[in-house]
Amino acid sequence: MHPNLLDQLRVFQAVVEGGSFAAAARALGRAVSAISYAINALEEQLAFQVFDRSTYRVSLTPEGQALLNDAEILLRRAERWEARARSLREKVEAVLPLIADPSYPEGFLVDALKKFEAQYPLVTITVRRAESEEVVRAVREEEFPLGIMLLDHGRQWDGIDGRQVAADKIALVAAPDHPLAQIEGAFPLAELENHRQIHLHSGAFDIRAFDYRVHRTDVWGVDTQSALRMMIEEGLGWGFMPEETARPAIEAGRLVHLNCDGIAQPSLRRFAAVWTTRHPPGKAGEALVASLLRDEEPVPA
Amino acid sequence: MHPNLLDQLRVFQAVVEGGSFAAAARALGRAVSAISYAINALEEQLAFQVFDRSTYRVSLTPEGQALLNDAEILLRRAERWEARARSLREKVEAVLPLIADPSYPEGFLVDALKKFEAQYPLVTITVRRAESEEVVRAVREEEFPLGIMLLDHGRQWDGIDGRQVAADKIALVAAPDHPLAQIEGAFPLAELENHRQIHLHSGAFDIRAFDYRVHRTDVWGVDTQSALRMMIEEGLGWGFMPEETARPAIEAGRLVHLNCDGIAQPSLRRFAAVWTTRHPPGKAGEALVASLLRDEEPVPA
DNA sequence: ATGAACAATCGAATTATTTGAACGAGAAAG
DNA sequence: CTTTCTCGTTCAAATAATTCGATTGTTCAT
Repeated sequence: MHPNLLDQLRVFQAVVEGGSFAAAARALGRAVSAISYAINALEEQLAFQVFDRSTYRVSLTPEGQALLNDAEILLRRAERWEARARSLREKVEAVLPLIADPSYPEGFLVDALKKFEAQYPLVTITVRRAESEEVVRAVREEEFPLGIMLLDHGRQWDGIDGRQVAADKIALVAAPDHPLAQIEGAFPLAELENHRQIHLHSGAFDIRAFDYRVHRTDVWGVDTQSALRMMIEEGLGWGFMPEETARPAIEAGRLVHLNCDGIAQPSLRRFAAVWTTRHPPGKAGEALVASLLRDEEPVPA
Repeated sequence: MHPNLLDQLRVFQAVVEGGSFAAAARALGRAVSAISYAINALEEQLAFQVFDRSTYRVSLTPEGQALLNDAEILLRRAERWEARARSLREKVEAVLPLIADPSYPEGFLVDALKKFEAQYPLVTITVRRAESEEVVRAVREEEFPLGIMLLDHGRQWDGIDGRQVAADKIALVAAPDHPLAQIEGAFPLAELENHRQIHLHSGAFDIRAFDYRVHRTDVWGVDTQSALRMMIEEGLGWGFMPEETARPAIEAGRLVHLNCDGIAQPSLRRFAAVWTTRHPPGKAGEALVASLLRDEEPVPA
């Protein structure tokens, strides 16, 4: 009434691979009669034969042949279960939700996930993008075990631990035919406020609260870096953009650097991976943080 | 040493769903101690707890939570195995390879497979297209259990059984600017031979052997109906095409009917599903043949 | 013909699972 | 604060599932 299907299927597979009950018995380290018993029990459940015993060497019946595929699929799933159990035993997370500031370059993220996936193919990653303020909140309240945020001063770090993982240079850019691009020499910071900024944000929050770089109310917001680039290229406004993302467009003549007095050009922006001290990342989280680390660019003090 | 993992997972799932060991015991019709035993055995295998017993109502540990997904996947796979076994018990094929003449309209096939899939979602269909002569051979030699071929006279039917499943009208067409389309009134059959025919065939065989409609050596062959239509539309030659396939193109003015003395216009073409008398189709094969049957169009004697 | 390899079968032994009863602990009701 | 209910664990006994080794009859290769 309670046959061990998985074990029967393992026997089934071993017989098919070995070509005989005896070979399967040797391979599994059991007596031949145990193999015979298991196959008979399987066939009794199925109510039909999977092996044809009329021949000297047992051979698969058409039904057995048809079942072989499904048996292997089920066994592979069972192996996956074992692998998952082993993972959890070693404190590897099964799912790893990540919340990251939208200004963290997508390319960085993709690079990291590619490296990570090679090590932990079983771990399911989900990514949500939200402003750094929201990242801190979500991590602190343990909605997300891991976050990526801008490394700013003046934030509250109680209960939060983290490490800097990347830095990029941020460029002030506009389209070549934008009025700001026509100005000879450097222009004052105030001049920026006479033109529309295109600003990266996630639609859900009040943009004024989250970026000191927003200088005036004439701001258009978009929620992906590709949309930001497109809108600036179309001359709809000026904006800040990661050097790396902007470079191809600048080389292609679709964007230019702006020369503004008040803004160091290009200015440095640093990102940190963060988590709570109470629930530090497990093995997979550690590996992800290690993958996020970009040591190509030297990190200034 | 040989725990019944699937059973343990069923218990695990029942406890999660019921919220308590007692509820699971009631749901599964077993004693509470059996539930306790099963979960303990599972946890011993895993080497960690899946339920937190410190609370009054048992609750999932984070590890248990993580495993729930995988457990359900594995159980669903096991159910699929049961379903497949049930199918085979009722003589439903697991795979159903089909070999069909390339002139059998793709639309007919898609319609049939859509109906079939609703009844037998577990059955894997594979389709190969080959000339009717090859279909007969492959079915006779049991390389394919089921074939679809042109219903012609003069073939050898020993050991082959079958039934007519569809008929379509076949039209003689060319592009509007083709020389044949410029002729006033009907032209003789011989005139066809002065122009190139575009002919549907599967590349592997000598085309002369397989279609009595091939009238001369200036024949270009293509292996899909869409390619045939395109080439005729481009004015590369004349050809035979199913009325239904041709109609939209004729209405759009991209093709015209040709008026030829020697060819009944449009002429009727009939298709049959065939199998060997020795191995008639099983349940799934029968259902597929039934799905192939198109009774919209009256079948003439 | 003969020996080697194979699979089915049987009874005994072993292992896995179930049961019911006894127990202690938390929760809910009085 | 006690009573009562439900809960999960534990234990020993019972049952079911699986394994083993020995025996038998078969087919294959020599």
